[in-house]
Amino acid sequence: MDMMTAPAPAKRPRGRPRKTAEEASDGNRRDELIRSAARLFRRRGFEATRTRDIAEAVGMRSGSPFYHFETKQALLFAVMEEGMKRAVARQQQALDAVAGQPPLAQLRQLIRQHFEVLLGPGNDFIPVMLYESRAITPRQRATLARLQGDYEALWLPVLAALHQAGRLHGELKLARLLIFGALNWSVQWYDRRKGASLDALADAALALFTGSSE
Amino acid sequence: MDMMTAPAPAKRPRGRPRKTAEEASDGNRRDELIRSAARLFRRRGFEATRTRDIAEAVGMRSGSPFYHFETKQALLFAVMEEGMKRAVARQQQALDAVAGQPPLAQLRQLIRQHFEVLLGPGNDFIPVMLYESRAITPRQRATLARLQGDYEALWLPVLAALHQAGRLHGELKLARLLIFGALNWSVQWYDRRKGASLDALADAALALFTGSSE
DNA sequence: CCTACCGATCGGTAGG
DNA sequence: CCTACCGATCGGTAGG
Repeated sequence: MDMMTAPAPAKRPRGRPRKTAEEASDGNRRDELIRSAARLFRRRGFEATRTRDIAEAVGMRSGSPFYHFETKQALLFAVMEEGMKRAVARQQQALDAVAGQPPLAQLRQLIRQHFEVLLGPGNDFIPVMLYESRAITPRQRATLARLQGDYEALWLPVLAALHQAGRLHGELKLARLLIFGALNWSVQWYDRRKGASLDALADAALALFTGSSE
Repeated sequence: MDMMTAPAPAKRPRGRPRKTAEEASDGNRRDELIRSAARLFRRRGFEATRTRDIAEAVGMRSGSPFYHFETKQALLFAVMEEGMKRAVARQQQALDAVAGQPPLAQLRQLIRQHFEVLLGPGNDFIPVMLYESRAITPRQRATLARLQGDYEALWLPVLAALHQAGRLHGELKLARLLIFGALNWSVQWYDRRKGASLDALADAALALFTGSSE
């Protein structure tokens, strides 16, 4: 497929083209915007972040991000959707790697990978999704809810197995919500520079929830 | 004390008096502002809330909140400080009521009261503190940290006792952080209208953390 | 993707 | 606490 001779986009609304996620021919600039936006949204919050700052962070002029995204909010949503898709894929892979192992080991893997997505270097996408969902539309929220459902589905069999085996106590649905809370809140207090390792975190969480010390 | 003949405030900086927390002679308007601000800050976030909306919610004109608070940020901080002071006082009382009872019962009480402060009707102060602390100054944050230390101090002996008794697993400091996370995150998902009762929540949390089913 | 720009909003203020 | 107001900012746009 020769991309140089590809026909121009069918319609150029008001003479200003705008890339969609699909036609990511030179999507590197778009990706740079998403990455920079994620970092700033996480650090300062969505409302307090100026699109000018995002532009400057990637060496663009103030109006140029709107060549790639219709609105600031669309950029926020792109961060969230992109982050969630990656998180599901990564978690799926991590879980595949421990298939066949006992539920306790699988839960440990899920927790470890979850901390990675939340606290690992450069992983700003999911924290933004967790803490800025107020700023997106109900329609966008619904799209994310579907991805979040996929993510949760990876945990459910493992949690159910542990619950049935008596290693996880309390009503299962509430236990799940409380567990995610315990993990997600780490975004608020974890300090990569001086805190415990993500492995130590995972150990502590597993111990707390299941009484296990392995 | 005759408040009608009280002397005028010593200095009126630039002819515009402003009440401090101390001289709350007619602090009811001030309190109304704090309450309304708390509700709006919680619902929309600090940055997305207009001071005009807060004013309107208490029947004031757009500029009038600045008679009571120097800045929008000062109003935010007042919400947080007020909320934290109340939370400490309430939790202290709740704990006194179960003094002498076993640690498990005390933890259940602490958790139950914590959910009340987070999710009870009209309790918007602490959620705002938890989710908007990015917007205050380091100095203000330090003041809050002291109050949060007081709050935490109520939990520490109880958690330590359970940990030593083998009812709480994992490194104690991390366990504490994870527990607070599990509880605090409920602000994100709990729905007063259709969710479980706060008692059911407390039961589930206690069971999850300690394996207890009472 | 840049230049040049604008309308609207919003925190905050002077003076009473 | 109101009236009347303002400076600055900021998301977004037309046209190339």
